[in-house]
Amino acid sequence: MTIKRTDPVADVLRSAPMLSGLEPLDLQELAGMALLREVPRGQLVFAEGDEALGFFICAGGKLKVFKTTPDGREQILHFIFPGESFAEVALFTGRTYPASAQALETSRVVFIPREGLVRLIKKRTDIAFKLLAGSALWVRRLTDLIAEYAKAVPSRLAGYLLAEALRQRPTALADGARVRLVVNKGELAAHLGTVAETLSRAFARLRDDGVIEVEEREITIKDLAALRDLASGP
Amino acid sequence: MTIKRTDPVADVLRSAPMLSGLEPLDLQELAGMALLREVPRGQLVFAEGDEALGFFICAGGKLKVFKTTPDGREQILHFIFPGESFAEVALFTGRTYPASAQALETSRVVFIPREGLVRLIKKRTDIAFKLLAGSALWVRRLTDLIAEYAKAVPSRLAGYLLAEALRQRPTALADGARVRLVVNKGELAAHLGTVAETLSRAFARLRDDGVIEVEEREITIKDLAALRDLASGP
DNA sequence: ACCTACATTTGACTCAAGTCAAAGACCTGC
DNA sequence: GCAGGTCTTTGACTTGAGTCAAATGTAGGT
Repeated sequence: MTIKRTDPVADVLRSAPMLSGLEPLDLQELAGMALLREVPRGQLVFAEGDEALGFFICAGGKLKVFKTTPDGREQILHFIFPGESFAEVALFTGRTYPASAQALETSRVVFIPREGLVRLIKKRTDIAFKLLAGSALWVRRLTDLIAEYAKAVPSRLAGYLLAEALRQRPTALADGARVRLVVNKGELAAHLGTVAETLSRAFARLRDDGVIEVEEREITIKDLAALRDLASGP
Repeated sequence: MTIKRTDPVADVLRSAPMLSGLEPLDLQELAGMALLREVPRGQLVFAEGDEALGFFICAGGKLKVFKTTPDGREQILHFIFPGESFAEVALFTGRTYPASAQALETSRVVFIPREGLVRLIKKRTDIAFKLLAGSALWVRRLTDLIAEYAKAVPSRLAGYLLAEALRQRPTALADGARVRLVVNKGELAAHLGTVAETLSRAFARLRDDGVIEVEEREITIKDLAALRDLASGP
C-alpha cells in the first residue's frame, strides 16, 4: 500500500506525542500496518478481558476508558481526546485489556497492531523510553486516583475543577476563571467514583457556599482560595 | 542507615526476576553501581515527592509502598518481599516518587541508580520489554484496586483472602485451606482501604457466617464457595 | 409543534463504615 | 513478675453517600 501525501492515517500518527520524533520512514512503515476505524457513539472499542492485539490513537471524537465494578457501576479511569494514545500499556502484560474503552461521541481511532510497536521498539530505543514514561504516568495517575477516594465527593469535585482549569487555561487561574466541563455530569460522576445524584448535590453545595457559579457545563470559579482549600482538606 | 559495597549484591541481582536473563558481564556492571542498604523497621526508604534517583530490589525483610491520603490515613498499594523490585516505574516520569516506601520489619534493599538502568536498556532491548511488562502489571493491579473500592469491606477481605490463598498454596485451594496473613491486621486494613476497627468487624462477620476460622494470623477457609460468592458480589 | 429519550435536580430513606472510647490480649525489656 | 507498649476487639454514636422515586428541563427527530 502506497502512502499518499494526504494519507489521514499518517497525519494522525504524526500528531501523536507518543510517536513524535519518529523518522518519516518509520512513520510510513507504521502507517502501513495501521487501520482507521470509525466508532459510533456508545460503541465499545474493546472490552475488559478482550485479547489485546494492539493499541489505539484517537483521531477525532471523545472516548472513555473505564472499569466495571462488581456492583455494576462503572469507574471511568480516563477520558481520551484527539492525539492521545490508549491501551498501549496492555500490550506488555497478560494478553487481555484490563479495562474497557467506549466512544462518548462518534469517534475515529487508529489501530496499531502489537507487532508494529514491538518492531519499532527493537529498532529505536527512544520509543521504549517514551512508552515507559507514558506507562509511568499512568501509574502516577492511578495512584493519585486511589488517594482521591479518601476524600468526600465535594472535595473530589473541587480537585477536578482545579485540575481542569489548570489544563484548559493555565495562565488564567484566578477568581473569575471559567472551566468548561468536557463531559456531561453523569460521566463526570463516574469519573469521580460516585453517582449523578450525589455529584449534583456536590455542585449545589459549592454553588451555595459561593465557591463556584454553574451555568450548564460552564463553571465560573468565584473563590479560588476556598476551592483550593476544599480540594486539599476533607 | 548503613551503606556498604559488598559481594552479596550480585547474588541479589541474580535472583531478581526483573533482571533474569542478563549476561554475567551486564550483571557485574550493574552490581558495581549498586548499593546495599539496611533499613530499620519503620524507616522510610523514600518518601512521596522525593527525587527519584534510582530504583530498589528487596534483598530481605518486608516493606510496604503506600500513599498518604489527604485526611492523613495511608493507603497501602503493595507489600514487597525478597527478590521483588520497586520504584522502577518512577524513573521514567516526573522526577519524584509518587508514593512512599517504608520497612515493615528491618530489611535490606539494593539501590540501583537510574543511570545504570538507562544504560542497560540502551544495550539490551529485552530489558525494556521486561520493564514495560512490569509497569503494565502495575497498571493492571492499580485499576483492579480501584474497582475493589466499590465493594463493601467484607467483600474486599474475602477477595484478599482468596488471592492470598492462591498465592501461597495454589494447589491446596479447597475447603480447609489455610492462609497465613503476611502482615498484621492494622497494615492489612490500610491495604484494603479501611481502618483496623472495621476490618476487625469484617473478620468477625466472616467468622460468624461460618465462612472462615480465625486463629491470630492463621486463617482457615471453611466454605470456599461462600467466600468466592462474597468476593465477587457486593 | 409534538413526542420520546436523556440529563439534571430534589426529597426521603437507609445503611455501611468511620470516629471516639474503652477494655482485654500479647509481647518485650527491665 | 511487673510496667509500658502495641495490637485487636467491641460498643455506641454520627454521617456521608447510595437508592428509590418523582418532577423538571433539554435536545433531537419526525
